[in-house]
Amino acid sequence: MTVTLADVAARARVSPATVSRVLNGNYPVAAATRERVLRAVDELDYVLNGPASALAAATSDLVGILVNDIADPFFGIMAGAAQHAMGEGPGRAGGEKLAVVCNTGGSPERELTYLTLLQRQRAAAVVLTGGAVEDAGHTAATAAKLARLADAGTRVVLCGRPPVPGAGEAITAALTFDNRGGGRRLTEHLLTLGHRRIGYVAGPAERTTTRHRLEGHRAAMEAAGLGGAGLDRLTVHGRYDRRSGYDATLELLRRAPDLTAVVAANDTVALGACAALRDRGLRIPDDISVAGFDDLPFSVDAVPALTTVRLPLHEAGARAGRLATGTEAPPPGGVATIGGDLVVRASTGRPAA
Amino acid sequence: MTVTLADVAARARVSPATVSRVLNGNYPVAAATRERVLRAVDELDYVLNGPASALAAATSDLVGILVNDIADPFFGIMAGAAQHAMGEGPGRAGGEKLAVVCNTGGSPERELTYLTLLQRQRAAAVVLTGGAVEDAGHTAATAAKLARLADAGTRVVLCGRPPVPGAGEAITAALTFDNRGGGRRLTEHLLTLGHRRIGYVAGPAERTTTRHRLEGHRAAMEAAGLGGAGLDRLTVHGRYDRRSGYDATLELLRRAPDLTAVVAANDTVALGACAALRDRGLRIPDDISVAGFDDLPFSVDAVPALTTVRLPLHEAGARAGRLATGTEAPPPGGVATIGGDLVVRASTGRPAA
DNA sequence: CTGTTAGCGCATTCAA
DNA sequence: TTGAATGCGCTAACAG
Repeated sequence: MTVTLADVAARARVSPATVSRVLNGNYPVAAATRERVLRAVDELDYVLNGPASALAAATSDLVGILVNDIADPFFGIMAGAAQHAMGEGPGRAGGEKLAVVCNTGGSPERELTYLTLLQRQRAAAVVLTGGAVEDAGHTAATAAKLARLADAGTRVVLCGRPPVPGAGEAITAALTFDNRGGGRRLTEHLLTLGHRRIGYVAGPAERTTTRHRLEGHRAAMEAAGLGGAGLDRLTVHGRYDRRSGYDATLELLRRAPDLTAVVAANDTVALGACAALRDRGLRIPDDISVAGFDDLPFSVDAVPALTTVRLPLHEAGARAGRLATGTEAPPPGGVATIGGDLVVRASTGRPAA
Repeated sequence: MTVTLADVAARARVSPATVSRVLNGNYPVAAATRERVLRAVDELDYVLNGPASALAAATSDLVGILVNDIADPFFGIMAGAAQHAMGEGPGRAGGEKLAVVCNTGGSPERELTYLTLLQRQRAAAVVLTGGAVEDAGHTAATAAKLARLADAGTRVVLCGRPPVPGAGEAITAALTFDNRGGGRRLTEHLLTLGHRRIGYVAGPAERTTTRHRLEGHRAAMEAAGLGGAGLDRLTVHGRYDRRSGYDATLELLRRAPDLTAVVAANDTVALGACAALRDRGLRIPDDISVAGFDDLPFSVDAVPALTTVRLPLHEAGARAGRLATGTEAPPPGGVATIGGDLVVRASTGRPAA
């Protein structure tokens, strides 16, 4: 039936321990012996029993990458880069990490469930990507869970997420995006063009990413003397998807038909906003300007091409992957802020006179 | 240190075996005892040791979903749906499956590596999504690997991939897309509009998806008396990404400046094709028509909206998830073909006179 | 450099 | 309905 390490040992005429050593490559083994063992492994088509190995070693080669929405390229790009970076580990041969992505669907409960499942598997590392849900209960639960994970030796890396309050010690490294700064610069760009009545299509209210981008926007508005209650009227919350952007934009137009610009929470939402504006007969950017966030691959192909804030998703993901495998040293203080670049394209222009 | 089942047993004043039984819910346990145990679990914040459990039971709750490109929504949608469907299992409580997606990046070697890693973890099921690479060596290796997986009790489900030659017995179920039929209908649509000089931007040459879609296209062309060597000249292969579509389209235009339509291997490629055509000063569809495949969410928002073939990615993924957990019975013969619907939008029209 | 010896934490017989 | 005993397959000291 299933071939075990003992079978390999018997065939290679060595002890099980020796087989284990050549497989893990952690101890010196004579070249000739190693050859013999590897041949036996090959002939028997032996595959290490992961659970047994993990049980004995009290650690596994599983690395979990948590994402809010696997169908969203924003997460796909980071996850793919992280996964790729982990394959590059220095310790060839047995150094394989099973990098694996878990889709929380944005649900805090599922996030916790996955964390437990990963803890159960004694994962080597966990990477949390994207914004967190800001709910006192959930934040505390997450912090506690991460602390336990860290206790058990699991490395915890945050990618595109602010440090979890109360989990300082538990976190190996946090790579956070400067959503606030990006949001501010984007709105400043519009203000500079001469816009004054700017609508904002925000993401889900309880997300850190949403809040930070919105805060950046409002900071810019207030600095231009456009603060006050009006801001609330010109902000509509929704999901981070196309449909939500479409609906929210129509609502914005209903509330303020004289809008000259719409800023969206991200590029996907911006696409929906563009569709809504077109359906209303408005030309972009002649009648109204539109801006997004993230600079996903499709944004340059939108018509007109989208003005947005470029986040180095690929680099961030790769770095998170290296941090998770211990290939790269954590930044000083454990936290690194990654900036976004304003990318001005054709979807924004001067407001109509 | 780390809490074990024995600790829980001690606290609940029962034997370890009893704790195991209430946790797995497979044996009758007195309600009062169960209560006591669950309370102890809670108080101690106990988490089952996955590897130990998997070792003892010779099976784990890990399910692997392999995708070619995690940054591509085509895969993200299927994977997300599959993952979601698995969470719905009937056996609540301990029924949690750790559904996990593995990004092969389209590399046959990585695919095999992941399969081995999953075999090592004694995965409960494996879902392979998207087209396969058609290389005799790799096909044989994959078939052999799948056979071993199946031998070990792992369920193998194919989603959007044709049955693996030589692995018939090993596969629980195969959900394949009718790429050929979709490709044929798409080209027939263009022929009906009056097009005769149709360029084709294909995917990577060695992929089943690529071949099937292309065969459908050519079948339609030949049926219209447009077969022959000319077809090769009007076909350019590339990757399934935007950039590749852009470059291939320019090449097509170079080879045949009088093209009246371009069919792309998928929507992402079509987006690149549109960009190239625009950059060349051609209007869509007035000067030239464009069509894609898949009907990804962004396709309806392209300008002009993309004519394409809609694949029920969400449904297919969900079904694959259910097949993987055994929630749904396999189709008769183990293979089900899923059709695609022609979706005619604004990017295709009659050729210019 | 290699063999021996103990568990790792849990599921599952077999009794009671 | 519950407890005691055994072994899953492997790694990690510890000798040699």
